[in-house]
Amino acid sequence: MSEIPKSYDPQGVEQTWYDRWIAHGCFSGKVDPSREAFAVMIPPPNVTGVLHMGHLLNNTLQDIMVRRARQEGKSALWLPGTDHAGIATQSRVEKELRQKEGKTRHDLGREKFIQTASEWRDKHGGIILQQLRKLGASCDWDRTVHTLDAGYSQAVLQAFVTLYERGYVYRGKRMVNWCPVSQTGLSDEEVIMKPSKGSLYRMRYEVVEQPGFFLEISTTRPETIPGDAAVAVHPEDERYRHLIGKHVWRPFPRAAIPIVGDTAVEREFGTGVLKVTPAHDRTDFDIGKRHQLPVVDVMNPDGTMNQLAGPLAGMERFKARQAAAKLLEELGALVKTEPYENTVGFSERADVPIEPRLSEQWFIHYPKIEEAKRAVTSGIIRFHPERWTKTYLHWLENIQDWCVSRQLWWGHRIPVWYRKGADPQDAKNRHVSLTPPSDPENWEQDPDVLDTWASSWLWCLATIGWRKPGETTPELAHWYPTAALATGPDIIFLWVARMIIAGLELHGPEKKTLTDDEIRARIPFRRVYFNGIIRDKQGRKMSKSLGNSPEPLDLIAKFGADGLRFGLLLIAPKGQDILFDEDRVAQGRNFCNKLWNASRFRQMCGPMADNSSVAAIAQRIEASHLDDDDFAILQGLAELMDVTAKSLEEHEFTAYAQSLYTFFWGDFCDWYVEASKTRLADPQQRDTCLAVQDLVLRQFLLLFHPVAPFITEELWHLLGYGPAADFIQKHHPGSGGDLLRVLREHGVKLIASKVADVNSLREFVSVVRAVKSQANMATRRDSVITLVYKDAASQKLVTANQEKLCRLAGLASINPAADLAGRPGSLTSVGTLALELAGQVDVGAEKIRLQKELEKLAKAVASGEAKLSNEAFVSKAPPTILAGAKKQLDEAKAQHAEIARMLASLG
RNA sequence: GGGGGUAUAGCUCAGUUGGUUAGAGCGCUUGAUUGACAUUCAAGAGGUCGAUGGUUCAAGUCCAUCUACUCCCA
Repeated sequence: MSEIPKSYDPQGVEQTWYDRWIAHGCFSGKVDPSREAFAVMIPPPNVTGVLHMGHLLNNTLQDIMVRRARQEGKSALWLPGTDHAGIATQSRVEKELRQKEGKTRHDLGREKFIQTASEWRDKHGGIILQQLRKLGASCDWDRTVHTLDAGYSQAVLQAFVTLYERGYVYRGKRMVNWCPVSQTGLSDEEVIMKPSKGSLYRMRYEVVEQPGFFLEISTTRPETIPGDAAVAVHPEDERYRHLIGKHVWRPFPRAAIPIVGDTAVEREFGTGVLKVTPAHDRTDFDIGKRHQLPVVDVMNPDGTMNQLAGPLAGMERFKARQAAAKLLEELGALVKTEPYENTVGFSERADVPIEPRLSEQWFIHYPKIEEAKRAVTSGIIRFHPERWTKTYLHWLENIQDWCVSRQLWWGHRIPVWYRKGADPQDAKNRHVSLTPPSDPENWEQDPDVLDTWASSWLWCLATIGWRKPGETTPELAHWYPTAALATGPDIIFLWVARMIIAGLELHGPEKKTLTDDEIRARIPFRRVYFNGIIRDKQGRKMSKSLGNSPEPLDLIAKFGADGLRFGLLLIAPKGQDILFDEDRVAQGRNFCNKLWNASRFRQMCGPMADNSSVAAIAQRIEASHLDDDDFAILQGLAELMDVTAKSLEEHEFTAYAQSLYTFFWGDFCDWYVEASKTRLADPQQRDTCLAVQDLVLRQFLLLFHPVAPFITEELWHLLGYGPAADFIQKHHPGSGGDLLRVLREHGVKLIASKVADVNSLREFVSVVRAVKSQANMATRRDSVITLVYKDAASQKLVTANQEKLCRLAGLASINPAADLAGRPGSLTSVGTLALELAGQVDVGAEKIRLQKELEKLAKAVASGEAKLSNEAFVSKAPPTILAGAKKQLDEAKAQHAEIARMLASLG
């Protein structure tokens, strides 16, 4: 084992170990039925994407779970991959095509375009997977999957065909969310509702049957007037009901359209009269169906107005809106225009308002809704934090059929062929299969592709070999259902819920309903951890346009991967959004440095001895040389082992990070190591003390390893815990009980009460330091205090630890006395103390301080007495609480008396 | 309109089934540097736990109402 360098160089350490881990296949998942399976599937990032802040936290969490599982000896797999991101990728490739060659995809043709896109993906895609390596992600890279891989694609198409055969897939002419930029339909989940400023136009239409009588109508979209098929009023609206059945003149193109009565009309909105445009609004479409109104589509797929729009033909939709308003004005039909804000749906990808548009699309009617609910409500799948189950259930209760066809070329082409020249609505004229019809010349394949989510909803299945229901592979049999999924709550509907549904329906033979046991076998994962969204310091979402997102790789370079990972974990409140601040993440780097230096200190303190196992270290402990601090730190270590195990099991990652931090920095470095400096000078005690340090460091490295893999692996070897050919990931930290048992076997029996004793000593040192600081003597190493012991036990405790107490508090000596001889003193749990050299003490200020303390104690005494004289409390409170209250009162009383005495003696 | 979430120190947050005198990190003030670490150490100031009411021997914690901010869905 070599000497530990003065400063920790994360970059060198990280690269070295990552390469070595890969070279030794440390991350390879192996199917081994003799061990418990533990699989995590990465939420596949968009193949065009790069690492952003959200990925850091999300992947750190997955890495923690997987690395811990490896330590626990499980057959662990973390499978990486990417999705093909239909719209995003196609848009990017088209943009490049336009810029470089001035061509559109139609110029290239479908086949050539897909080839170009594939080449682009192979060249520019998947950068993010390279970047994840810098974070230390322990993925099994040999198993990387992309949603357009041949095998995966086969699974996607098979899922579609199976669902079609089972009656869950249908084709229909429906209102869909149309994106005029991408020129494709979108699912409801891909539409973002945003408030937008516009105008509300109030128009007047003359009633055909009553010339000179006008109806006033409000609309935000006058450009759709040419598509109006009627106006509607509420059938019970006294103002208008008599007009139902009559007609109004539509201003342009001028035509008489009927006035219909429909309960969908909101009487309170505007004038209470609604223009009905069945082709361009969902509600209007429904009204139109109820009243058999014609559907007049006045728009082209690209958002320009078509010939049916009359005077607006050829205009872009927003220009047409202005033009329509102007036209109304010229016709004298415009009453007024007022500013108006309403919510408008925007395309998630293209960020333009979507158009409700009637078109032929494929839909999936979700199967297994009840089972999907039951999987979560019955706890077969557990959500962390649990409250997301409400959001999940709410969505399932209001679920709508899923529009899965996309008018794109980049993706899985829908495996449906239509007989040429025949009615496609008739199932007889369709061929739905993974293979084309035998007489292809008579058929035409559907030009559309599937929604990307209709491929990634099979992620947990198809990544490990699922190709059709009922068939399995060794991987699928071993790792499915996967152990856990870590993702953001923003894709709970898009992805999480759909994966659950896919698993329930497709993993196994067709079944109408499922039992709990069947659900248990079919779900894609047992736990879902929803991590918070990382925002900037001001709570804004990180975005390119705001430029408020730091570059993750720069952060890794700055803080080290371990420091960044731990820092993020420390500041991530469970399930809440995270306000990112570099200064706060620095805590993680500082902690790694602390660990590094504590290890370095250990190495400088004395020669390394046999550190090869807990037993080997315990062997080095001479029980008779153990002191109070040894007992306390080992007790604390045992507790830490249990607490962290529980936190990880419960997915309480922040609690896990916090307990590591507090124990190591506060209990071990600030107290134990400082206190041990005295003992290390004593050759008699040194070996035992170093053995305890070695034990704490060893166990701590194991516990810390999942979150900080690099530095722990490095120190593991530098401190000689394992041979060079070995890796820390093979070692289980074990439970606190395991540790205590090994210690007992080597003659070390811990005494629980020592923890309280050491806490008393720590408080004592704190008080002395405070007193000295107040007397401006903080730096003096030769102060002398007088101490009036509280009792014999306190005297014994202080005497036993005298040397180190003096060192830690900067004292030359502690003089026991029967009283303080009129000097102002301070209370501690071991007695009352006063600094000698009272001449330097400001008696006036001390009296004020003591007076304050006296008041506080008087309050405590009063409230304690009130509590204990309360009959109800005494009779109802549990004995431990009662005893505690009594003890507390006694202490308060004693302290009160002590301070009163001091004050009296001060005069 | 429907459903969540949050409100605790100047800031960001802990506080698991109610139970002693509510904690941490950062920031701030003061002091410390020849031997692990200034990415450090020590001390200090700073909180009527959003408001009101209720349950209870006991409420930051449970219940109700309200207020403010925020997210999702329509």
